[in-house]
Amino acid sequence: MKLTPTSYALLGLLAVDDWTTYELAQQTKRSLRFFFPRAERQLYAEAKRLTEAGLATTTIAYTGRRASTTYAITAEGRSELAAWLGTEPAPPVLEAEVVLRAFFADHGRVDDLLAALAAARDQAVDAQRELATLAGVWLAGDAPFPDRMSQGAITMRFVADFHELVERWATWAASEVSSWDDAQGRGWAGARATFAAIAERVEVQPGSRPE
Amino acid sequence: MKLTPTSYALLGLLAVDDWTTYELAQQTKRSLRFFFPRAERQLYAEAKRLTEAGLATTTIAYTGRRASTTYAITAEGRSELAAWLGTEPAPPVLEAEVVLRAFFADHGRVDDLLAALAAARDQAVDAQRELATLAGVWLAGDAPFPDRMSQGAITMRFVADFHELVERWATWAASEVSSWDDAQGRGWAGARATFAAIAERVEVQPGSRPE
DNA sequence: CGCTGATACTGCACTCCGCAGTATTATCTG
DNA sequence: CAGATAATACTGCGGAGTGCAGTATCAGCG
Repeated sequence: MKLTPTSYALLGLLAVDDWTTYELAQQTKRSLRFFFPRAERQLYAEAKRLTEAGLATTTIAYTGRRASTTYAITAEGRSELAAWLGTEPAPPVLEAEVVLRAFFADHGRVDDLLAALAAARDQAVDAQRELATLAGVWLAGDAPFPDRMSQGAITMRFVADFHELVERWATWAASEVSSWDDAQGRGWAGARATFAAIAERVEVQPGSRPE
Repeated sequence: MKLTPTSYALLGLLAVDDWTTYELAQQTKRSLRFFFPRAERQLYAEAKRLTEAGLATTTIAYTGRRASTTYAITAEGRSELAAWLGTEPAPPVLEAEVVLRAFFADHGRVDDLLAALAAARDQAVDAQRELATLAGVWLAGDAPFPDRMSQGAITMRFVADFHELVERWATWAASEVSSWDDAQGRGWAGARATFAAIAERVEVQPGSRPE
């Protein structure tokens, strides 16, 4: 039985605590969603797979006549997780429709590109607001697993920075594009400058750039 | 017939020029891969779908007895693409295994986390090197579609910044984690500071932060 | 002349998603 | 306290997308 990264994501949550699948779904909305999104549907299927593989056990509880399944990690589950944590991570995957639209902007109208950039900026601001709220919960000491504060901080830093990047890029792109004559952007002076900056970046400072 | 974002990605490429599916596959490796990755397998399937939908036409050419299909966009294809460019883009999707590993680091060893961060950093540096090479091609005037320089610059800027972000984050996280006593990172002072910075960010300056 | 690598695909099993649908229980509202 | 609404707890299904293996043909090179 081959485990997928999704299996390990679930296993990680189970290593933290026991959960019903519904709680698992809620929990992923607060954390995993930001850097490893999976549909609710998949969680139900994956939890069953983990049980089949002997990495989790199930307990069925009843609220009146409504059943609910609680999953708990087994010892094998913990060692499987630990082993996975020792393997090389797959490179990050990025899928950004806004960037796709910018790439093909010359086949549409300038206003459409500006609208797409504005939408992306709004989405990024919303995401940052959500994260700010979550960070506030941690700071107030109201987070459910205070011992996991360090892990939460390291990961949230990445996610918040990502959305800040989207916001800044969208703002920059919009301001540049608004000076274009048409959606072709021919003769835009920023293009050469942008490529030049990218071409230099890695050579100049081989990874030692300060924070 | 329902079109997916993948359909529009392909349609966008066909709007630029005619391609054989093989060329399409090569081309996506140079551009789309970075912000809208799709497996080669899918391109073959999707190109057929576009033809069925009347958005592209096919021409079969022969090299000896080996056939190859060239796809070209139709007028309906162009207007479909233009219409799509006027719709709201889906929010960006991020899937980062390194971050997942950092999130569950307390269930593994510190050295494993540091190794994962180092790997992510290397991947990010490699990606930036690739992008630097591509930027150099543009600057040298050797890019195949010089008229599309502006679109290329806008999109590449985002992608390069993303990988720079990964590199910086991985470097920062590694330096912080290396001071931890164990993989729990209990009592790490940086956690509160990190959350505080995230909590402040959006409130302080509502989107007007300069570049 | 045989080898390697590029070109040009197809089949298959599986992951994953999105949506709709089906219940039951808890909570709020007039 | 009845009725509406929201939360809890799932399943089924069709289709998108992946990854790998497999099947050819053709070009260039020593």
